[in-house]
Formats: sequence, structure tokens, C-alpha cells
Amino acid sequence: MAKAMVKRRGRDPDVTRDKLLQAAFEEIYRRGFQAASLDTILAKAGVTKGALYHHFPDKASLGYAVVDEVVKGFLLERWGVLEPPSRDPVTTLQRILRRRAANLTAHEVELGCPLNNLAQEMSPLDQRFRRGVSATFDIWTAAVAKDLARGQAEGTVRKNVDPRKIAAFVVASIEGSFGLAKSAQSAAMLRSNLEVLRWFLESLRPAPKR
Amino acid sequence: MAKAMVKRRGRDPDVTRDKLLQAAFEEIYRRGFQAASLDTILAKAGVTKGALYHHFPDKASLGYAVVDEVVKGFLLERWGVLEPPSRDPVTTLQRILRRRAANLTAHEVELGCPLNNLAQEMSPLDQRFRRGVSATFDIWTAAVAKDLARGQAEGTVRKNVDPRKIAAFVVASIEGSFGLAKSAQSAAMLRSNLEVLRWFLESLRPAPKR
DNA sequence: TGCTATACAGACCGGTTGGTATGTATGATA
DNA sequence: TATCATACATACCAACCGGTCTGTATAGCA
Repeated sequence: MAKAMVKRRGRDPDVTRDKLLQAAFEEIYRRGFQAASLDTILAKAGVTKGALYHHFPDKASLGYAVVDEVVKGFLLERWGVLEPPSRDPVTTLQRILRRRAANLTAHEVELGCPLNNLAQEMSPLDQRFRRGVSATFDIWTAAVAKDLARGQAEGTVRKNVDPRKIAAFVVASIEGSFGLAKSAQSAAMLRSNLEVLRWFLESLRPAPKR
Repeated sequence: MAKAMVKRRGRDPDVTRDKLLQAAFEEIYRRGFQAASLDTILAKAGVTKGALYHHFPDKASLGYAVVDEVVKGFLLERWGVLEPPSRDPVTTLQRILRRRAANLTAHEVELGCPLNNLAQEMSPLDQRFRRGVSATFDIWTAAVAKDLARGQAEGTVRKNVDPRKIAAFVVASIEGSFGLAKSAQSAAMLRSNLEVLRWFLESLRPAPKR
């Protein structure tokens, strides 16, 4: 309550921290973590090295915070993990894929998925990075698997498939689609791949009774 | 012919070049291109900077050569792009996937697909890198698409699908599966994803006549 | 109104980077 | 055998890297 009234100018540590996280996210998103320059991040954030090393012990910790506090939310929000599902899971997933395909920006076709970028770059190099990234993927996958399992219980998803395996494959296909499209710099390819994935999802519906 | 008889020791430029390419490949595979240190590559190759800059004008050119002369062949050979297909394409693809799943090494689960690594890291940063990587993906995708089209002509693949779209999705799914497994450090997840992909391929067979 | 912890600013540092310049041993050719 | 391009080896460099250190303005508290 006392916090909301405060009107310090350029002296709020939370604001400074957020500016650092946001600037670091953008720089890491484009160049990767290792190639991300602290000086560039500081310039973009409009603060100095003193501020950075006041809030974070080192560069790696800044990266971990970017994963946990920026990329994670970014991803889960974009893929509808946070919103409660309606209807049957197949239709819900298809709708999310369609919405994402329709809302693609040139920026994200060029740069791909920030979580996947970090996964590929840092997984073999830094255990803590890997764990943070992997945990986020797990949340996403588990949410999809849970939906599919619910669909099986409600009779909207065929029962001879493993929800967790299907969910992992769906997430992998999405990330792979973004990755290939990023390499080809082609939004059309990305849309096409997501369309095939929607078609695959269709095959998860129960076989029509005969 | 004259070449085969030569027995210079440590003075064959082709051998030196190959050692540089191989050492660069390993270092780039693990650390990424940007973080790959020339000094480390030189130490691993057992040559000095003079040799490197005699064969390549700069670090980037070494990277391009690694893509064209090492990674490309590595990938196409591993995924059966070079060998002529037998039987129907669905069975052929399933067999390749099964073989790859059976022959996974801890090394490649840890480090993922070298081509995909470079794609994700370098695509937004270097056009020439992107083109080289993308061209290799295209060769792979085109080969799969051609097989599927042939299957359609021979009646082993259902005709209401676009071979190129399916092929792109298959490649994307494979790369995504490797990427997720790399993040999770889980060969089991990779095998599971490839298994789901094999199941997806099954749905490409023509519907049984009624 | 002093006092102290917080929240920075900015100069500075050793190490590493990709790249260059120079020197030299080798092998083919004339 | 003399010549000369090739194929390196090695010393060296400026730029940049992440990180540290010291100084200082501010804000809450006694």
C-alpha cells in the first residue's frame, strides 16, 4: 500500500530490475545468451553496471531470472496454458494453433521461440539453465497431457493413446515447426506445419461408432 | 594418382584442412558457433593460427565450410537421404525412425542435432549461415516429399495429403523431438516422440477399401 | 536532524577474442 | 641446383568481455 503511493523518479529498484530483465530478454532473444553483451543490455535498459551487479550476482543469474520471470510467462500465456480449457481438448488445441498461426509476427518468425533458443544453446553448457528451461516445457506438456486425459474420460479423445506421449509430441512438433520456419524465414512454412499438426490432432478423436 | 603415392608427414594441406573442419565441427557442435574459440579449435586440430588463416579467410568462412562439408553429409547420411528407398515410403520412413531410435548415443541426446543448433543460433544473425543450413533442410525435406509423392503414384500413400507439407512437418517434428529431448536430457522422451511420429506416418496409408 | 542501508554511477582491470604481420620450412618446377 | 609459390608457425595487437572497486545520492528510521 505504501508502495503504490511512492513516486520516486528513476529510483525504484523494482522498475530498474524489470528494465534489466526486459532488456536482457530482448538481447538474449536475438543473439543468444553467451553472445549477449552486458554493455548492450545496460545501454538498452538505460542503467549502468552498478545497477546490474546490485540486482544480480553475475551474468548467469540474470539469464536464469530471464527464463523464470520473462520467457516462462511469455510462453505459457501465448500457448494458452494459463487459461482454463473449454469444450473438448482436440478442438481447444486446434483453436490455439489456429489463433497462433493467424497472429504470427515477422519478428517471431525471424527469431523463433525464445525458450527453444535457450534450450538448444544452453542445455549442454549449464545445468541450471537446462533445468529452468526444461521445467517450463514440462509445465506446458503436462497441461496438454492433462487436457487430453480429461478428454479421454469425457469420451472426446480416443483411449488407445498415451496422453503424455501425445502431449510431448505436440510440443516438440510446435517447437520444431518454429525452428524450421526460422531457418527458412518463412511464415508460410510455419503455418503449413501448424496446419498439419491440427490435422494430426483430428486423428485423436474417437473412431466413429459403426 | 600422383596424390595417392605422396607420403608427406604433417604437410598435406587437405589433411590439415580436414583436421580443422573436424575440430571446428566438434567445438561448434558443443558450444555453438559464436562461443566456439579458435584457439580451442586449433589446439584440438593440432595446428596453429597460420594454418587456419591460410585455409580460411575468417571464422565465419570456417563455419560455412563446416555446414557444407561436415554437417550436411552427417545429416543426410544419418537420415537415409542418400540411400535409394525400397518398398513404400511410409514403411521406409518408419524403418529409418526405428533405426535412429535404436542407435541413439548419449552424446547426441546431450548435444542434439548439429544442423538444428546452427539453425537456431545463426539464422537471424548471418544470412549466409542461414542459407546454407536452410538449403540442407530443403534437400532432406524434398527427398521425403519425393518419396511420398511416389507412394501416392504407386497407391501406397493416400492421395488427399500434400507430400511437401507432410514432409516439412515430419522433418520439423524430428528436429523438435531432438530439441525437447536435449532440453530434458532424455533418450526415452526422444524415443517416445519418434514412436508417435511413426504412428502418425501410419495414418498416411490409404484407407482400407470398403 | 543525523545515521545507515540501499541503489545505483562510473572508472577500471585482467583475460580472451578474432585477426594480422612476419618469418620459415617444404616441395614442385625450370 | 636455383627459384618460387605453397603451407604453415609464432609473436603480436586492438577490441571487447564479464566482473570488481570505489564513490555518492537517496530514502527510511532514530
